[in-house]
Amino acid sequence: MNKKPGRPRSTQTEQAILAASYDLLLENNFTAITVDKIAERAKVSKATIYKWWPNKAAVIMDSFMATASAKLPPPNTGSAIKDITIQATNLANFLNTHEGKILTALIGHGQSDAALAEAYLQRYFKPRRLDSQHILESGIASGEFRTDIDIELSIDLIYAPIFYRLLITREPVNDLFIYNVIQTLLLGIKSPLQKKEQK
Amino acid sequence: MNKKPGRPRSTQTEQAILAASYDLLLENNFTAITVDKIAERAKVSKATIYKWWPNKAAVIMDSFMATASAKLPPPNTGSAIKDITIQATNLANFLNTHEGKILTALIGHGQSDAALAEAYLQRYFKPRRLDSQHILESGIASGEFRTDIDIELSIDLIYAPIFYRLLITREPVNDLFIYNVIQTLLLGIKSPLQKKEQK
Amino acid sequence: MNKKPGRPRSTQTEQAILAASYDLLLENNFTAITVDKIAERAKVSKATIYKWWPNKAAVIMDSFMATASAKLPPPNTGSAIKDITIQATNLANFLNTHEGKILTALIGHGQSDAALAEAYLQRYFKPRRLDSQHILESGIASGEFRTDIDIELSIDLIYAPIFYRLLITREPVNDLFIYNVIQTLLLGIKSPLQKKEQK
Amino acid sequence: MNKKPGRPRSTQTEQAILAASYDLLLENNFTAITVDKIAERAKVSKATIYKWWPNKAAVIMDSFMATASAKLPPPNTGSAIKDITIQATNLANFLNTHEGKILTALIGHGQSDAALAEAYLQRYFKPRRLDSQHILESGIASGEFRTDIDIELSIDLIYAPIFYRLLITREPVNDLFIYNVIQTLLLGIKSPLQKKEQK
DNA sequence: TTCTAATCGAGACGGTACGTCCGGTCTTCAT
DNA sequence: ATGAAGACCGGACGTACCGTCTCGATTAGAA
Repeated sequence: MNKKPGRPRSTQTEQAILAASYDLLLENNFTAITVDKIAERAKVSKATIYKWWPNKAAVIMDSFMATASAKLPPPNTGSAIKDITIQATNLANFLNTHEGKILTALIGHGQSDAALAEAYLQRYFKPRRLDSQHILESGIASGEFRTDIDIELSIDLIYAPIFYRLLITREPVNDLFIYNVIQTLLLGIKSPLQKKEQK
Repeated sequence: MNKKPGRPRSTQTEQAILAASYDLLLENNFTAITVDKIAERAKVSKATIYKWWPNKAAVIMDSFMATASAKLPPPNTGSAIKDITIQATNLANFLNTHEGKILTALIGHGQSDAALAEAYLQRYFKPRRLDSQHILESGIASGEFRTDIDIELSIDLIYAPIFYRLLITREPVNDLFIYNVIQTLLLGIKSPLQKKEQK
Repeated sequence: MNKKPGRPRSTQTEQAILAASYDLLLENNFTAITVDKIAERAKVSKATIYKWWPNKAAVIMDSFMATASAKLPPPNTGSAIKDITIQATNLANFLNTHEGKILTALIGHGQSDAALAEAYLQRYFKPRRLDSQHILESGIASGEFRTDIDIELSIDLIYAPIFYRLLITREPVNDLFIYNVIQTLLLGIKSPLQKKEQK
Repeated sequence: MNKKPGRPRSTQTEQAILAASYDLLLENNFTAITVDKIAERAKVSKATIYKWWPNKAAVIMDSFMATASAKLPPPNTGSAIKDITIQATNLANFLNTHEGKILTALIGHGQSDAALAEAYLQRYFKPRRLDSQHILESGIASGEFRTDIDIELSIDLIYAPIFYRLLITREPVNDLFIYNVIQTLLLGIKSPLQKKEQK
């Protein structure tokens, strides 16, 4: 009933734009992509792109999300420790692919584009953190984790090292690294003797 | 005696360029800085800038390093736990200043400029990680930390959450956060009961 | 009906560019003109200029042609000798103006820019030579000139001295000079006695 | 006695500069030559070049003159007509070589560099015009030419068409063309009937 | 069926920074 | 004093790309 008059938006066009952006994303790095190239490859007018997205980063963001999103179903082995290890490993494996490079490029641009930063935070990180939160909660319930842990903080501690390596030290992030991170985090680094003394 | 022939490079000119870049860095954000503006403010020819630096990012990088570097003397309280906490807090405080924003912008650009990434890694992060390494080593020697910990990994675990918040979740990084990170890391998140079972 | 798609080229913009170039041409010499100045004065983007002209010389060329062209209507006194004298005098007078200086500058640049040289040849010289050709043809028909003369060559002989003086000896080119050139050319320089002997 | 103190100017250096310029002149066109290239090839400092010549054009001018000058000894067949034809043909042949292109390039630059224009006028054209003047004078004396001709003007009429073709129409200048120019000039283009009427 | 209003393709345009180039000057040390 | 080496200034060049704009053509639902 409240259908708008005039020619409706073509979903085909929208898909073509997202697909073209994604193709270019796989071939080139972020800055090498130009809106003209996207338009040309999608056989679409540049004006059409700017009609629906505010700027280049937003298009690329969307194209990344449309494809990279909804990839990893949350694991459920019965063990929270195993589950969180699997989830972190899945993430690491993903980030090691070309698509992972895209995410780091996106994060990079997010440092000088607040809207972009907000976008990937809400659309990419928030959902995944929610999964992790559920895992940690069940781990507390099952007695695998201490009851007094800060869940948000724990999630930070698990995932931060992965991104730290990707974004800053650029050292490899493999399964062993993930395993070590989690093991260290589980046991703590404090000497057992000291722990008793402290209490 | 092996003096090079020809007019020597003017240190004054070099300093003027770095100083001008840094001034602009404090006033504007990264992308708002132009090489022409640097040249104008430094009263220097743009050609001279491009003679010594390959591109804009490199100049800004250098100007940041020349000023921001060698700031925080490594603490030495006698307690490794206190020392590492102080160092992490110092870093966090620095990152909360305008100069800290510059570093995150630099890291952002590093995602699409490998030379830049390598530069801040070698010139900024490596020296600071070395300080942390010494602290952790002394903590092992003094019995504060477990003897079997992986030092590099531990450093990652301490600093990664700070940058994770800055670069991705953009949540505040304050003294309490640092304290919580370190405390959690010291004790571990595993339930004490489970720990025994595991052995 | 076969209208091209897309936004049509703005004639207003084109005119503004040509007008601005021409203004600058009148005020400055060729090399003092910069594309940035043209863009600024025409209130036009530099990119637009480079979209339609390959380089600075081409813009200036066009601006000169658009204004300086189609100036001198071919004379028609009934006498071919008078006509050709008038045409040559008109040209000389034109070349003595500021606009004439522009043409010599253009010719100068044409020596190291073939495209430019071809442009002023086709657009400036060819049409004027055609006028002269008609005059000489009517002079042959009327019995004023010998019937066996080479028209192209004759045109060269009439106009060449004007440009020779302008471009090389830089001696003044006035009405008397034109008159003398044509008179000498009409009568020849050979001694009448010799002419008979030759036959 | 009036020997200056200090290190004397090296003639070897001067020659190297001129030779290097000339080499470059043969390989590239005028604008493609840079002072840096001359300095590099001559194994000479750029400052040394600017110590002895005011600008790039002057160096190239000199290098052209040092080599191209003093080439054509004035002919002396006994016939002034033959002599002037030979001289004009020699010139034309020269101008058709690569070195001729250099002269036209030089003339081109002379349009926006008065010092350069004056230089080639004095050093190149004046001496050659003097030769021509002597030929024409002897032709008058011998009765080959009319006694009332203007010698300067006649020289213009002979040589102008050659340069007109080179600089403007860029049509070939060969022996036949020279022959036709001179023949036409000797006999005049006026109809013989008209000539009588005029008297 | 025609009207109306939004969408779309094509491509011109403004703005702005980039990095390059080159002429000409200046500075240092060596000859 | 002359020269080599080479740093430096000034300033134009031509390119690139973002985001906006102006056309005409298209495509629906509404009248």
